[in-house]
Amino acid sequence: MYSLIDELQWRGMIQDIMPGTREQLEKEITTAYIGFDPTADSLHIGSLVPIILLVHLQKAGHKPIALVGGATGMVGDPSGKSEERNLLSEDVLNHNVACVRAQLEKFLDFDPGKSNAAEMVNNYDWFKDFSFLHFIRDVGKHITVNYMMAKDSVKKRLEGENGMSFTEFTYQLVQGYDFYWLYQHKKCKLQMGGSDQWGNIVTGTELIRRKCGGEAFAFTCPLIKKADGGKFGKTEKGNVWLDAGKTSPYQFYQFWLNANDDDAETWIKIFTFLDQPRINALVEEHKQDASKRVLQKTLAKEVTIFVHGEEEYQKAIETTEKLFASQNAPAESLSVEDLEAMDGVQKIGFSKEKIDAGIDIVSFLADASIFPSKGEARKMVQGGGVSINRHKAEGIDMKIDGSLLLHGKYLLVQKGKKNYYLVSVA
RNA sequence: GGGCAGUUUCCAGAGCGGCCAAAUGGGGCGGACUGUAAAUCCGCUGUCUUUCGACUUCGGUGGUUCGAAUCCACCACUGCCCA
Repeated sequence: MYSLIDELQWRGMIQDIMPGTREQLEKEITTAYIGFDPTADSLHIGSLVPIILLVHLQKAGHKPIALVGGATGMVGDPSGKSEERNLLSEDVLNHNVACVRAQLEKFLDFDPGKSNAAEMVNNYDWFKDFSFLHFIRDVGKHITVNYMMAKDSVKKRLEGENGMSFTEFTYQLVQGYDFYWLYQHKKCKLQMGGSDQWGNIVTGTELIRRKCGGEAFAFTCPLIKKADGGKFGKTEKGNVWLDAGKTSPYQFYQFWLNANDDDAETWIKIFTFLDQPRINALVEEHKQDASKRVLQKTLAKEVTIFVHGEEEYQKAIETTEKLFASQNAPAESLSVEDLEAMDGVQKIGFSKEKIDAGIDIVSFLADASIFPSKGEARKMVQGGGVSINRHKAEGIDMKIDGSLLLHGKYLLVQKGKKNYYLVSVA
């Protein structure tokens, strides 16, 4: 059994750690948990970090518990939020819980034959019959308001302009009780999470100490940021989801491939399971010739395979090569099969009559709903942001007609550099 | 309960009663350069529209005015101070 803490430390995945955590992990097979918020019906790549933490934990021989926050999701975590959150309806929440559960199952080993088989729990199960009165007597009595108010997540909101509802104020107690419950029922002695969870986690260990004199441990992982300070995990299309239906494997692959050099070096340690010598070698190789982007390619490959599997990765690579590797190759060189097989590209149907009759580019782009309006299409064409069949549209006077069709049927339209649309005419 | 300050376009934050779709910065989007990077530079950034222009915005509701984000009244919310 190797040291989980050492492993995570060199990867830069440990921010705060409670004293004694390392010793606990070395002493015995330890059960540990991380909570996942059912705020959407899919996890996004932000949740990938906690998932990976659990995988590392299990690899190191310990037992992971993934907690889905059916109860906490009803309250709303104030951590890192400057404003009160809107409550989700119960229907939405139930749906989200089910989806998140299904996703988590893909990443951990639940084989009951193993002594450290992963487990999945939903905190709604122990909160649904817990009455308010019982809660404030059994739990609330052990923690002072002074203690709760000292938390950063609370302090910020008290100092801020938007205030904070009693509901969100209570959140840390609810989450704290989760830890206590798991400690009691599952011998769970360790909680992990993002560093924004530190306050909530500590409330849990505190509750365990005061309520039953137990000792529990915790560590957190730094929140992932981009080197330029931007938000991690966002693209122009919004969140990068783990659900292939929301973010195609191609787009997913592209997200990682587009990491800048600094981020790629940080992220490859966090998001892949490659060992230290291998990563060091890659970093070295990258420094020799950064333009090959060895780091980005390896990062994108590993993460895409981890989330979507080998097959989807191959497809993403193929599409990528067709679209980018031969930038200068004429679009005419792409075969019908090439065009049809590119799954990361949005496919659009368009009327043959209109093309045959000839149509100005602006109307075409708007009609094909590549742009929401003619005004926007025009702006973008004038700004040089649109290409047809890899040739930049020169102006708004350009006409689209049958002579431009590839294989008499297709138009490859680019909006900006990286957004491709395949318009097929019928 | 009393006094004061505020509420502006995604955010922050300007805004003489007409020249305000509203300064500036950030963010976003595009372009050039590059490595499908970073940094830098340039353009766009309320909606629709080929130009003209049309339409909807400045907490809410009414009012004064030829004309209001800008003045008045009331309402709502927020912050600060006194009780």
